[in-house]
Amino acid sequence: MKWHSLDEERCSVARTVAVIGDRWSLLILRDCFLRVRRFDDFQARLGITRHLLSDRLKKLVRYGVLRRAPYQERPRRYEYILTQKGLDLHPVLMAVVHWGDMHMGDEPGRPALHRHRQCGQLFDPVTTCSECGEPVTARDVVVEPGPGARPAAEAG
Amino acid sequence: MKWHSLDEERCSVARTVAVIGDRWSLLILRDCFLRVRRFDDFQARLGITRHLLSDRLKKLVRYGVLRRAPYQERPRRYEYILTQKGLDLHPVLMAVVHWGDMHMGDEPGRPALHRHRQCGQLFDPVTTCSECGEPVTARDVVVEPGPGARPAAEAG
DNA sequence: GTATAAAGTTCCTTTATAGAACTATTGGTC
DNA sequence: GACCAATAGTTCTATAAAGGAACTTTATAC
Repeated sequence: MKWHSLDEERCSVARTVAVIGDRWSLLILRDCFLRVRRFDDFQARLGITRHLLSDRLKKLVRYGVLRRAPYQERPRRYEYILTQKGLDLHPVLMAVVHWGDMHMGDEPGRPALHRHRQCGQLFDPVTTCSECGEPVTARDVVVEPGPGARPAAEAG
Repeated sequence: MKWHSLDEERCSVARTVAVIGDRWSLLILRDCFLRVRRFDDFQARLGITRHLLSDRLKKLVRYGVLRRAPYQERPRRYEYILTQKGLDLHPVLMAVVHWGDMHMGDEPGRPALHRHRQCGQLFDPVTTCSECGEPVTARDVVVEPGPGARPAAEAG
């Protein structure tokens, strides 16, 4: 399996990895959720090379996760803003942050906390079942082939 | 920021990216959740080179996500099994699959479906607030610096 | 002794990333 | 009008990582 054909795999993990499965894309998206929008701000915060940042932003725009919007004329300059498709990656980021908090933490404690606007509390994300509302863990789930599955036991 | 020092960043996204932020690790973990355990099975299903598979499995074992357990003597052979730390990545995988289903899908439909053992229904993962139980989206969350944050506005 | 199986390792080529310098466009300063 | 700053990139070269194929090791079956 080559990198460039990952988004054609019959697996939703592979298709998502095509978008976010590299060293930088998730970190760029983290900053997007923190309202960073401009090239030099991304570059300074992340320490990514300008070349790669340019490349990754183009990729994220191509996949419709970010959009490139002009924020001034003369000289015309652009900033990068999350689309709805990008905003929908929020559960992925929340799950990633929570796992990092639980399993990759160190002495000083969590780097960031999340407050729920509606209830006002600091919270952790809990993955629940859309049908019954109960929390879901790995052992609670049975994976079945869907309509887009490959013929045999290669499902993903 | 260099790749090898990513797990020392004061950011839970960066620390998690150090573990799963490459082309292959998430795909290997997907197969782990589908109960694939052996070297040649991973290799055949993923099409990853044996060299890289060996490397990634070592990395995942080193980070405590998988453990290497002997399944036979003479010749002594090992399989790779999710630890609790690895099982705790399930919400990340579920969020990744769901995003792929929603935004990277194609004609034939979803490659895989998930059934909740407890309620028996096919379901989608919903990220909810641990405090009030309500669903959480990007716009509902305020990020605040935690005890392990850097001095200024560099939080993540 | 020949073949098969599983789990890697080794070697070489191709591709991606790191790091630094350079370009383009405009506004402001001396 | 020459020079500097700000912003958003592009270009160049060296190094690191990934891809691809063959080889090694340990043991059983024929």
